[in-house]
Amino acid sequence: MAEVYIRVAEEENEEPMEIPSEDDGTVLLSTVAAQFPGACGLRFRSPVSQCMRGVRLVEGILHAPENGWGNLVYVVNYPKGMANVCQRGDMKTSDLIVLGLPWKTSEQDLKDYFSTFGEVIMVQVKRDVKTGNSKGFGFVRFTEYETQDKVISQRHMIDGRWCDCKLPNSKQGPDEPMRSRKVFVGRCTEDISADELRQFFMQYGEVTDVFIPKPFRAFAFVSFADDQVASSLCGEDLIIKGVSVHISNAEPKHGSRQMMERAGRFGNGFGAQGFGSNRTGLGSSAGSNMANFGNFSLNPAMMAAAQAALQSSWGMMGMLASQQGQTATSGTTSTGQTSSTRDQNQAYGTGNSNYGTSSASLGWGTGSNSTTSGSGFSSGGFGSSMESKSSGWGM
DNA sequence: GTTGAGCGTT
Repeated sequence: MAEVYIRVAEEENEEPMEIPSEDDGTVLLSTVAAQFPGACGLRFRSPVSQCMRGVRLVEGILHAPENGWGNLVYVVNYPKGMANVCQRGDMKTSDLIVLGLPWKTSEQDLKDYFSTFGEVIMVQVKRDVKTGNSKGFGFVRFTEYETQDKVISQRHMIDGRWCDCKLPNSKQGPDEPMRSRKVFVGRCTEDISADELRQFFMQYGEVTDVFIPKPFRAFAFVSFADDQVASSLCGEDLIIKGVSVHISNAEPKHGSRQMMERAGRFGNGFGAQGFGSNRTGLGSSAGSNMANFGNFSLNPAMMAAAQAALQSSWGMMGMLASQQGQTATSGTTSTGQTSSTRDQNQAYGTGNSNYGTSSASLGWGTGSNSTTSGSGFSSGGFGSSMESKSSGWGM
C-alpha cells in the first residue's frame, strides 16, 4: 500500500490537517503527535453506527479501520486531563544550554547555525579559562519564545555532531512538585530503540525524554510531562515488540548537583542520610523507629505516613516540603539523550536515536512560593551530611 | 547484564 494522507483534526468540526501514513498504510502515533503534541490516539465517527470509534493502536502504531482510512476526519485523543493544558508557561525566553558541541565550534558558528531558526540575541561557548578550549557546551538565547520552543523540540546537527538544546538546570521549573516524571524501564532488549520506546509510551501521555545508556545495559528511562502518568505505570510489566519490560520508579541519579542545591534551600542537609537510602524506602537506621536527623526527629506517625506515601523517595521530599507549607521543588533535568561518548569522537548521529525534550512548554506554575526560606528544619545538627554519597536526587 | 553525562568565573 502506498503512502496516503489521512485527515486529522483537534475537534470534529475543525479544519483537518493531512498527515502521512507509512508505506504499509499504518500511521505512527508519533506522526500525529508531531502535529498535535501530546496526542495519544485517534477516534472517528463511524458512518455506520454514528458513534465515535477508537482507532486501533498497538505499540505506537495506528491501524486503519476495516475499510481503510478513507476520507473521514480523525479526531485527536489526549490523555485525560491533558487537553488545553499546555500553554500556560510564561512566554519569556531564557538561555538554552547547548550540549554536545564539537570542540571546534565557535560562537560565530553557533550564531550562524541558530539564526536559521530565528533572531538570536546571545550565544556563548563555554571554555576552559586556562587553555581556552571549548568545554563542549554553550548557551543560546532567542528573541522569540516560539523560536526557543522549536529549538528545544528537536536535535541539532552542528559542525558534524548531534547536539541537544534544553532549559538549563538553573531554569528548570522551581515550583514543580517533587515527584518523579521519569520511569525506569527494565529488561529492555537491544533491539528496542529510543524511537520505539517513545512511540510506545506516548499512548500513556506526553513523553519528554527517552534515555538509553550506551553501551547497552538492558534498561532505559522514559520521562513524561506528567508525573501521574509516570507513577501510574510503575510496577507494570508491559510488552514492547514482544518483550516484557518492567516499569519501576526511577531512582534519583547519583551525583546530581541540582538536587543538592535544592536540598540546600530547605535549610538543612536532608538529601543525604536518612531518606537517600534507596530501594528500601526510608533508610531510617537501626533500632528506634524514631529517625534521627541531628537534633531534628520525625515521630513515628510521620514515619508511618511517609512510609505509606512512599513509592519512591520523592513522596518523602514532597511531604517534608509540605510540612513547611511549601511546594516541594523538583530537580528534574532529564539528561537528554546524547549519542556518543565524547571521546569516541564523532559517532556522528549514529543510528542510536536520541531526543531532546519535546516541546512540552508546560508552564511551571508561575511565581508563587519562594523556594528559599527554610525555617522549618534548619537546626544546625546535620547540615554537614550534604556530602554523603547518597545525596543525589536530581533526575 | 534492572538505575542515566556533560549545566553558566559575570
